[in-house]
Amino acid sequence: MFKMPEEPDLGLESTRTVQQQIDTNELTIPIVSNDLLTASPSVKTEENTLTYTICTDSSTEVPVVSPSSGQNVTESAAYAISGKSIVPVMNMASVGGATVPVIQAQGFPMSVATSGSQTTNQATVSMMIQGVGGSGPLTLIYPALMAENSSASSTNKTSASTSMVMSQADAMSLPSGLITVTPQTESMVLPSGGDILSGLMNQESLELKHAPGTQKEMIDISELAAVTPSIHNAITSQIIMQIKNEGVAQANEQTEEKANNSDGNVRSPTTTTGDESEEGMYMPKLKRIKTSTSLSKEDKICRVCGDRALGCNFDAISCESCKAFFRRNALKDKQPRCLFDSNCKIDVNTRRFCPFCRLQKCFAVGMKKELILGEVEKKKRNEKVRMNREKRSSKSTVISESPSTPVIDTQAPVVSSGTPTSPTIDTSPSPQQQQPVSTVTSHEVLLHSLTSQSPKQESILPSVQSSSGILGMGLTLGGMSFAVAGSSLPQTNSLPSIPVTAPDVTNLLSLSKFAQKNEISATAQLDTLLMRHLTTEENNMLQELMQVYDLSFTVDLEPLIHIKHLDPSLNQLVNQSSITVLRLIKFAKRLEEFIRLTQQCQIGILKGTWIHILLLRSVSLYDSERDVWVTPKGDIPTEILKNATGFVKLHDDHVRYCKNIKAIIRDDLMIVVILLVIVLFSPEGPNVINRDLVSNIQDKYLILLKHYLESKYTYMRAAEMYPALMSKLKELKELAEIHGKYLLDVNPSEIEPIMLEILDLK
DNA sequence: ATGTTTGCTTTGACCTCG
DNA sequence: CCGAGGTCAAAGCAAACA
Ligand SMILES: [Zn+2]
Ligand SMILES: [Zn+2]
Repeated sequence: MFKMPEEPDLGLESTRTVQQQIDTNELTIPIVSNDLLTASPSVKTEENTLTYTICTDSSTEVPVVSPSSGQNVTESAAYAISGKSIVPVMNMASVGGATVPVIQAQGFPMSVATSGSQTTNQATVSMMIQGVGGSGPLTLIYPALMAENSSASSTNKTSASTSMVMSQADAMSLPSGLITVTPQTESMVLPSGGDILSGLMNQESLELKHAPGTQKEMIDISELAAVTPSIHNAITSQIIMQIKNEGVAQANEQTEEKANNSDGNVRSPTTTTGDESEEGMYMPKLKRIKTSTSLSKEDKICRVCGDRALGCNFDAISCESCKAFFRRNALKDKQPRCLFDSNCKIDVNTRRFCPFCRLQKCFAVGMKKELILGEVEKKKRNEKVRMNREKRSSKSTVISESPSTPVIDTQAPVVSSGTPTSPTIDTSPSPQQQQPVSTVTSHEVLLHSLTSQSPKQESILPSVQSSSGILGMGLTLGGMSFAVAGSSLPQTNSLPSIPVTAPDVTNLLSLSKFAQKNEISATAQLDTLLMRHLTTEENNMLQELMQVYDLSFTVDLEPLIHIKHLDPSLNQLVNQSSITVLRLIKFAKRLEEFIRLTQQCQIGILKGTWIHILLLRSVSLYDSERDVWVTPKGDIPTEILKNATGFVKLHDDHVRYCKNIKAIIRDDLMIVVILLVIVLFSPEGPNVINRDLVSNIQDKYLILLKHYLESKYTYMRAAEMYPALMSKLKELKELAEIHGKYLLDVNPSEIEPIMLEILDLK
């Protein structure tokens, strides 16, 4: 089990080392870094085995202990652990208490940056190591930790109540030094080992980010970038071959999908518990180990992290922790970005390490933030609870207090759940000054919103349902959705989150990037041939775009402020759109390229494209299967909306457009977002000053779109999709023009200032 | 320069409620 | 039961301390 490394060390050259020779059989992973960390783990591959070799300089001790059982290394080395807790696979290094990112390229060359201030002798690096036959987490502890230290800290309470708290101190007692872990391939394909395999294609690109406070230099990325793809491909294909040879089934999380509902058909009827224990094997659980207590129910599995789930939370099967996590974070405006490629693997062990990706995954599996109660509801609820409690306590203390007294509710009569709500303002956080949109009077609203920096901006936006599409959606959705929903729609809510699972059936290759990367299947190899690999930069751009979009357009539950319910006049609709326009501005302002434009130019492109953008965005709200607009408050059949607004033809055209485009993009929101940006940077608008510049930016996104399509849908499909989308953009122009014509009829006196501004009315 | 303490934030197992 | 929200001690971090 423990072997001394065949190759001594390389450690000392703590410089910007870069991968030397690319040999699939002997890969070295240099960990380059500052003074503190100097270790060079390497992955060595042999037939059917994966060997992890950690090379360090003389002073470094690297305890890598038995994986699975915590004893037998060969059994599942992929789960390298430190101490007795299996340190999660993650791309984070903890140095002296400070967490720093581990820069890595495709899981190979990597370096660790330590934060400048925190220099200590204590560093733990956990990483994913990949090689032929599998991949797995590996943790380096450098140098040896002080036993007293950690034990002391963990002593206080934990230990007593929990079954096991193995601090790293324990690692000390284990043999340290250079150790080679040699797992057997087959162990890696066991169902329980799905994780290993799934981690394979994981780290795709490298990212360079200076750790906060770090002034150390990093490796030269360009060099790495050049090297890694080949390594990756080579390894990948070998892995695939091996998998095939072994006749392995791809055991993955995907499996669970089917498993959960059907029943525990799985292979473990016998071992309900055994199952658990096996899992526990790589469940670090530094904390309370109780987790999987009872065997009870057909354990549902958290779609986010794979932990045991009790039921549905926010519309997705999820565990308690993910539920709490989602509740606490989904509505936050800001979430620290992912330090890597925004595709961190999220499982029960790693879920804590990247909140961004965790949240992303929450959404990906269908959790809906709309289901989080709003401030108002919460308050009401708390109030009730409090009163009930009081009552109860008094009852108990005073004993008898006679009968019930149900009478609590003070509250208003109809608090219907839907709460379309209305009036009120709400609440919301803080006492901010509720600045209704309308109060802003200056003409320069537009300008103002472009300039203002204050976060207040946010509060100005009456959070509306995201719906507000273009001119209400094409002059419709926005206001209407509200009105209609408010009235009495069947509230088709709750449809099973089909979207999440369905798409795959149609197109194997259209798996989400997420799934794609975490899944090893026979098609994986094919994919690498047929699909483009996005560069890190591209990945980052996409990620950022999506985030910006989320931040800007997504909605909260708060009620619309001033919209009279029925009778959607044109003016009403236009006003409704103002909210979305404000969001659009918010969105644009978060785009670096946009901000760099002159203000005049900014206003120019906004004025020229806002209708297009609102229209285009509405595509994401359209559900072609059911022909409804999906809004947080429920679905609205397009027919209803159409008739309600009276703009029949207009609406029909719009719906048709959405339907068509949806046929191309399916549920890929990313495409919509890229298109939005492309449209935003349209150089042909009337008031655009620097057309060349704008055009260049647009080109950049056009390319990004193409690459994105190629990376996600194969070159072949991209070749069809891209042109199709381009033609849709052309149609969009026409559609927007028609909508624009209607706008000429608005009565300026009743229009929100922002809209007057953007419509060039006064 | 290091090991300790202290204080604040996040997690997550449990619990209350309707 | 389910599934919202709330609770609170443990775990993590980072800065203040010694
Ligand atoms: Zn979970
Ligand atoms: Zn991440």
